[in-house]
Amino acid sequence: MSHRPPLTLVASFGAGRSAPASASARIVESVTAAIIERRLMPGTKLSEQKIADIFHVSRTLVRQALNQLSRDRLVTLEPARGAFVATPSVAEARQVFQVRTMLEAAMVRSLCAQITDRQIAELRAHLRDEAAAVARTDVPGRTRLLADFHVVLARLGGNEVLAQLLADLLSRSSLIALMYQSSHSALHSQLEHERIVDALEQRDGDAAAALMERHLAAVEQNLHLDPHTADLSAALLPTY
Amino acid sequence: MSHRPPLTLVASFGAGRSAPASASARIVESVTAAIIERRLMPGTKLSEQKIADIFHVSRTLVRQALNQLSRDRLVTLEPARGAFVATPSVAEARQVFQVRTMLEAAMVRSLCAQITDRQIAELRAHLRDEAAAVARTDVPGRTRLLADFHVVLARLGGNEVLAQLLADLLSRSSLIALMYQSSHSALHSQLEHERIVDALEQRDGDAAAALMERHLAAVEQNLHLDPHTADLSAALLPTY
DNA sequence: ACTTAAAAAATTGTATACACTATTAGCCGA
DNA sequence: TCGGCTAATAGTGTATACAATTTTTTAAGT
Repeated sequence: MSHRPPLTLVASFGAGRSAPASASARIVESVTAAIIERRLMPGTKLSEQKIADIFHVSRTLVRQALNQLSRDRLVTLEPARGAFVATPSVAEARQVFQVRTMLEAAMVRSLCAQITDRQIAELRAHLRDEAAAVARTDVPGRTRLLADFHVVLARLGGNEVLAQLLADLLSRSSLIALMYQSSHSALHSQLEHERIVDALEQRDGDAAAALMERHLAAVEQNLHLDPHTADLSAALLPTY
Repeated sequence: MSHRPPLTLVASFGAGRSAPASASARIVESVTAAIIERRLMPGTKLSEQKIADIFHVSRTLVRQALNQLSRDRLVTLEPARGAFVATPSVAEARQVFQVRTMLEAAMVRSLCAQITDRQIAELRAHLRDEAAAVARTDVPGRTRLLADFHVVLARLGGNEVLAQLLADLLSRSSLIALMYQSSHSALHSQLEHERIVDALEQRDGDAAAALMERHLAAVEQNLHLDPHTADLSAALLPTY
């Protein structure tokens, strides 16, 4: 019953930044973690002074952090009103998944041409961790690992620019999944990851790309993005 | 002999941001313009106080702007040393073009399925502007228009996330092209753009994607990214 | 009791002040 | 004259102060 797996998550998502613990970087990481672990719900106001007090720094550093987070699209800055946890729209959700599909399909295709047996082994190890987390119903752990899979994949190609881009898109995806309560089972996702690695192992680029496209489509389909106009009560009542 | 086309350039690159003229946004735009128009060479130090004096604001706002620019990868922030115009490495240059190829090829392919005649006409109009700028040897104008072509394409799909991502990659590409002195003729680029629009008009997704891939490969090939180890004098002398 | 208006409180936006680090200039010794 | 050390200078990093705006509270009027 470990009650503290949070920092690992953020470390993996933010691994693009080499800065170990700059003052404002710590705030960015903590807020990111809190959002993705859904301890901060979308729409929540992020008061500068409150955050400053918590971290024992001045508002200056908090503002820097909030600016970074707003560029990551995890918070929105409303002029003279403050910072709020982002509430990505349905349109934005679809667009993020569309871009991810473009990037990740092309990525696994090109990865097939250069991946080494050593790297396949790394992926297999990651898949084992995923499966274990799913088996023991470790919800935060499996959430993190399932998302990390895509970042690990991006890193393998050796393209830092791509990896950074994808890491950003994945943190946005996490917020989206949280907001539109994915019904896609973790087990299903995990199995699809296995298939993708199978294709990579066989160096079948087309298959890997197709599997990745189907995987992302499945995840997106299982988000509750379609307006349930039939269900009036749910549509009219505020969601929180 | 118009000596003032600069702001247009930046407006097109930064069109993702809706903010009209927030204090620090103006600084971001001006510095971006200066970098892309190569009035600020790579490696140049950007002193906070000097910029603050120029814009008649305090360092606070300048720091905000520099932070944004560093996330755009147009400037690098060295701790306790200051901000410098970025000097993208050869590896980074290749990676940026690799990601652009992935995104833009997939983009034109999906665009084929949904593009309207009205949008084709818009593209043709843009191509006319390009051709005119090339014909009259308007160097800054053609540079801007040739880069804008890709952003315009991204906008047509209606995917704001994609458009924003690509706009960022294009400003980085501009800095890269500037640093590694592209020898790709503007005329050649312009003709390749025409071919891509031809393919779009015929709704031939595969052809459009292939043409885009070849176009980007050609641009990248004509950057001086290969180390001329034979040419010692050029290798040892500073490039500026 | 509900709406409207005004005043108070709290919060954001910007500037300034101060501490700390890096750079540069000057000086001494070899 | 050159190399290295120390002092002065300049510049960045953070905190605080103040102005401007928004939100909340309070009060009055219908």
